[in-house]
Amino acid sequence: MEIPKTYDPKQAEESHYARWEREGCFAPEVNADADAPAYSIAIPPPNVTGSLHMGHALQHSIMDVLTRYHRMRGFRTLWLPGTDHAGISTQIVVERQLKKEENQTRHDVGRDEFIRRVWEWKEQYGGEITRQMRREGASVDWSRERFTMDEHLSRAVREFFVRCYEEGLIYRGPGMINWCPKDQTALSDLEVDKESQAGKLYYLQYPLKGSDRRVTVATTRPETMLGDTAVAVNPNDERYAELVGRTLILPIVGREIPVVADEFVEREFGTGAVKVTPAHDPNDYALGKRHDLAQVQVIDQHARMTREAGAEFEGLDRYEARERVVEKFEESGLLEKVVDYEFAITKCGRCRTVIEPLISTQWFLKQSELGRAPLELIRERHEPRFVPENPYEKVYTNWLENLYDWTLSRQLWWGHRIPAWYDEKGNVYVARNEEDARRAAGTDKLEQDPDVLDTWFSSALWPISTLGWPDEDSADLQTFYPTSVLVTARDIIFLWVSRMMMTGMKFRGEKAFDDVFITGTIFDKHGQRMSKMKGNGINPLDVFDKYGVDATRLVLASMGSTDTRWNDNQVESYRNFANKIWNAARFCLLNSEGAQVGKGFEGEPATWSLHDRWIVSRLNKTAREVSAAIEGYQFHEAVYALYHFFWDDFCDWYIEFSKEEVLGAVAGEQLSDAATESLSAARSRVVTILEQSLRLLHPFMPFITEELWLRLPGVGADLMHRAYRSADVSPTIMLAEYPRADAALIDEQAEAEMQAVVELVSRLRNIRNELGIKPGESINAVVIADDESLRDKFGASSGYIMRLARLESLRMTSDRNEVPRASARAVLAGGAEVAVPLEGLIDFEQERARITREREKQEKELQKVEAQLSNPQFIARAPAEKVEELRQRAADVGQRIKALGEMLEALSE
RNA sequence: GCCCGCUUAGCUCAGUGGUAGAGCACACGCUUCACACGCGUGGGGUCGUAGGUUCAAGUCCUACAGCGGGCACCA
Repeated sequence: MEIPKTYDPKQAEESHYARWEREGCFAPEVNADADAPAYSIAIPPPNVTGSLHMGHALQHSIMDVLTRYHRMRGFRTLWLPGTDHAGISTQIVVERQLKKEENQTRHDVGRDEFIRRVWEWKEQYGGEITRQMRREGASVDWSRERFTMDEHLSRAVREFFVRCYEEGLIYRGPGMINWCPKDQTALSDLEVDKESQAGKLYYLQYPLKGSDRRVTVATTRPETMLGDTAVAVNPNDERYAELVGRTLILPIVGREIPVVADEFVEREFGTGAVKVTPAHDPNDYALGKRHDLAQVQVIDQHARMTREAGAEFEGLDRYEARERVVEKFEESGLLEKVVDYEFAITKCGRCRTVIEPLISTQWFLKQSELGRAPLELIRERHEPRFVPENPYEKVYTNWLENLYDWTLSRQLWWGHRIPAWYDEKGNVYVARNEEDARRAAGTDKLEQDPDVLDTWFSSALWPISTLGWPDEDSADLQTFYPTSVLVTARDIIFLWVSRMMMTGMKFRGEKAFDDVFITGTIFDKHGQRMSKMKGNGINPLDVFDKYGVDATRLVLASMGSTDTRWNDNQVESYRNFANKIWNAARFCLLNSEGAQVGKGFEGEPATWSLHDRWIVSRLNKTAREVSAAIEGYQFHEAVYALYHFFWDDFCDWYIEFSKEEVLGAVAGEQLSDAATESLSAARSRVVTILEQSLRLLHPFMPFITEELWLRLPGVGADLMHRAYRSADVSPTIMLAEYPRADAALIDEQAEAEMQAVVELVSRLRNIRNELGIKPGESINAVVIADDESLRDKFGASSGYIMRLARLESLRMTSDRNEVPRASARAVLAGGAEVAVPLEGLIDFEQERARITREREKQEKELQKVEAQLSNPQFIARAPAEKVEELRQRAADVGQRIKALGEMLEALSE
């Protein structure tokens, strides 16, 4: 068999995914066990315009580990993929293309044609990310792929809207909203970002009517003064007490405006008097409502001044108007001062344009009502369970405690159109379809609301709508809801996570997911957030090309919920790990004649040799650790356990020990039947451990494990989990059973004995290195142990020890005097010593120094331990088991010191 | 202003009250018949600072510092 020396990830990555998908391995239907428990994950649907970034790769790696693990465990497993129509982003992408290719705007082609073009674009270019997910190895069920604008999901959206409208949770009316002057649409509070910005605070004086007195107000936005309809002060502020109820003359405009008292105003800030612009500031809007103030709109949807701002300003951009207003104040001597001031500015989350708060008639959802059930659930039962719990449970809870109305409508064309129709008189009919609306209105002359819904409105339904809701009897809904876990980034806990909980509780009476796993954030190597604008993003596809998908997945999975700076070294080390796996398998396969997976471990474990009992014990412990770690979302622990089991235990020791038995006959030599049988058995054992290891690794490294597994002797359908055995699919590791730990095979004694052997070999290697003995030179070693059973144990493994430490001979004795003076020595656990006679090679002084150093180290340790043991408080209060443990250690260290002292004596003679 | 997180080896990060860890990097030695993407050996840490609780603190508590994040306010 030809097996290259270096693993080529590309080859494996291109070999298996298409078959898995074609044969239906990802679909839950592959599971024939009627009693199988369900495990389901709804993917956070990436934007249809999007392409894969590190954040996706991170989330997908974790979801795929969970999915593949549970599938191998026999769960009826569904990971449901799909994409989001991403209203504004997609609309802009297509508008840009229209402009570039035909020099037209969406208004030139008209709404229907534009929507047709968007669909066309989606068919042609959309979903690039779904191809990239196949590259990642994501085991999603493509047969259930959904898009938020699918007919079925759109029906769910209308159902959601109509029901909430009927219950009074959704209403239409004027309100203060965030308006993006560039995108020309309303936005919810979650779609805007606050940024701090260096600006100026302008102190403006407003004359008191019928007096020389002036009231000074401070503002960062002087242009809005044209729309002022009051000045407010704190009711307890003596400075202004006598002014409350009196009238001011608004400069430039000449309007008479009242001075009102309101608790909202803080005495300490600015001058303690606030100009009130109800039409252009959310706080002023609320204040204006309380005091029944007029709303004067002086800025329009394009952020230009309106006619109401006055002829002098009409048509000016808001920033031009600002300069003009300030000039006018200066001219009239009403500008008191201007100071530098840093303040927060609200920007459109998408295009970064400064938001203009406007009063506008929009559709709103009373979130506080919908949020009640999720709030109770998290408070009383801590559901869903957040991982990590801290800080996310609290963040989520605080959010639900402070819900406000959600601005639903968007002045866009691409999206779910609001299911509301108006008759000629302007009466509104909200209905599931136009026919129902007509029936309700009693006329055909209806016009549908031109606006569409916030993209997150359909996202809020994702877990239920993708499973079939509003068809309550949908089989998928029955089987897979609630979903098992949601894996996502922290920045959409409010925007999305909380809202899915709201709809799930409302329409299904159940949480949308049992657990919520929040991933960490990946930064660049300088600790900066990766972003398109900064251009510091690392493309996961490039990393796949360079190091392979499996290696990248290991890095991502082990990051889990930790914020991490990206570091290629880490991927490189896992690339090396993949190569290690490849070569371990290569060794097994080159020596696999006569071997069979699953054989070789016949009979009672007590009859097996030490290293067999040991590796089986280690394997079972690892299986136990890895399963517990995955189920507890501690992915780094799982990866760590797998890495060290495979590399340290299996490769460094088990394979090395097995070589003697596995390499077999020299060419041409005729083996006896018994020898052939034991050779095959030994080879089977190595291959069996390898096969189990590959299964354990598969959820993390799907490609290399499948590639190697299929090459192992004796793999086939009978190794698949019983739930999949009857399925019409080719044998595949992804449907094999995930190894379960068998407590009966965990053998602490074997592990301790093996550890002693490992220590002996390590001490001998250390001596070789420290004394500069050439690798080719053989040495002799003597183990001195009073304990006979210890001598027997080393004796039983002496062949292995000799080979790994490159010894000419290994002798056991209880008599120290048998060892020549000119020996290098080391202490071992259990009161044993090892000596290497090296006549002529020993520099006595150097050797004494080496041992003295070691003794000093041990003495320091003994001091520490004895200090603790001589503390009566410790003896009295520490658990007896701890005290005993420490006594043991003191004894062991004491013994080592004694032995080291004797060695020094021997060297001094 | 309120809340939260982080601070451990040169770097990136694990660490569950009881002997401080990994990978990479570093030093030395190796074409040992799976693997130089490898093998062997070694050096490197008063766990941010100061207190406290405890027989015992990297781990729990308090304060402080630095870095990062969220929420509110910002006229």
